[in-house]
Amino acid sequence: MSLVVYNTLKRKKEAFVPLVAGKVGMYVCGVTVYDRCHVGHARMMVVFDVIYRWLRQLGFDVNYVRNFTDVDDKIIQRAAERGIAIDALTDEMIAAFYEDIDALACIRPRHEPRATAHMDEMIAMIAKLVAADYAYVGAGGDVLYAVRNFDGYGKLSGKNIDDLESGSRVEVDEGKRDPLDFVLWKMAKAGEPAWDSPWGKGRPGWHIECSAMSCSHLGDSFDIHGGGMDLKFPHHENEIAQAQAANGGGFARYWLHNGFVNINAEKMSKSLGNFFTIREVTEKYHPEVLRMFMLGTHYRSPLDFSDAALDTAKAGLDRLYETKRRIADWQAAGADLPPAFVSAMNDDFNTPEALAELFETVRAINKGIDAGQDVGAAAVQMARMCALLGIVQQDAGLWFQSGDVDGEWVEAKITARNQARADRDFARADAIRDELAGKDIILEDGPSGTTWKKA
RNA sequence: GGCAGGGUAGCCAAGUGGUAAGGCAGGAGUCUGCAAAACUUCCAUUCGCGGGUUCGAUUCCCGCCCCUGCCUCCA
Repeated sequence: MSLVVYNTLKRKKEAFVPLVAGKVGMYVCGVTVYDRCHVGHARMMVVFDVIYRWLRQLGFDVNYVRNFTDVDDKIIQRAAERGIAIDALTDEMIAAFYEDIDALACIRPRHEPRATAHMDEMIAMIAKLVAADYAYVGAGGDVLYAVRNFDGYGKLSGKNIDDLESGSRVEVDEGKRDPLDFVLWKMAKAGEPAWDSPWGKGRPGWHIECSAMSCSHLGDSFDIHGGGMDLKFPHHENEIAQAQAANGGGFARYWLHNGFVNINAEKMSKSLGNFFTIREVTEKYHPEVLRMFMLGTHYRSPLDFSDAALDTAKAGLDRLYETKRRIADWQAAGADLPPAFVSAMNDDFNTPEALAELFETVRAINKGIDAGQDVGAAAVQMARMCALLGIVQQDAGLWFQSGDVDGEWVEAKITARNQARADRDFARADAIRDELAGKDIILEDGPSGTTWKKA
């Protein structure tokens, strides 16, 4: 049973075979740090976190690299609007980024390079491109990539240059030889951040940073390159053009792209303004609910965001936690994963199918506990599956009892009610239960006493 | 216009050339003083529509309808 992944480059699933046995180099395009992350970013983080966890589970030594774009037009603009330094803005947003994705239980990559820390690599790559005639200095002084000179441009996204130009909405830029040419090095205007280069003071274009940083951390050729579907074109296409032209071939071998988060069947995005930040959602829902919501759909499919969908994800998680609460010894080691779970994950990280197997296991555990049997092995399987998916990692008691509830007060009520029950005064017992229910507190009378939880 | 992906029960969502996982919601039952939770059980003769290939298609092919995305910064 081995891993199969959908490779955008081939437009089909294929067996995953790393360049070097036992090792995987994986680069994922991160975020531009000018604002807080929204749910769309969260999906990308969670998707690749699950992929990372599964690759490690398979025994690979994964060198996971994810960048921060910390120099770009939007950052400059936002910093100016807020009247703060660029560094202050990017530092603030990187801190906010960690707050959000740590809450989502995403394991941090091994390397998280910042564009501003890799100027030398970018300049060196641009110099190679200029020397090899893949790049030129345009009329305005910017260094541009000559798309027509790169054979195979459009291969990743399935586009051909002539179609692009005929339907193009790109405004013909001053210094460009071809409307599709893109900027490698942008000359600085007064007051803009700038770095020295052979072409004058300026800053890198967006695309060059990922080519330069991925190659510098993972080598000219590496295994996996990932990101959101919207980066396929032109960003990833341009990355390929830059890296292969500069290095003479190679670059990423498997391209993985996650689908969007939609709202009312429409893409959630900054430009449409129909987005929710991760923080806005986690103020209302536990971050694990957001993660669970994302695992319920295959990573390449669109995912429709709504409160109803989050409520459903929460209900499913509650079921898992109910079972976790019944398991005396929660341990994620000591038993093999169910084969169905393994094959689901090996089939292009099919988390919905993996989740189905998790729920099957949960039913078996509950059934076993009800029958008074030992469910040790199944419990370990459940814990392992949950750990690999990054869910059900909270204490079960806290999961149900968190919030602004006075536990001692509830316990006192429970004691009073149980006394009433012992006295066969059910009217009084029910009155107490109703009083608690009015505060969204639900009681459960079990064989070993009464427990409570927040609705 | 070009290219890509998709239309599966009330909702969400997998999947397969051989007769439809799982979750949520809902019905019935067991348990319970009654509930809750758990368990049992029921809930798509059917997978956008129309053709075709096949012993057999939801799954392959053709046509049509509808939806979304990319083609411009975007996870």
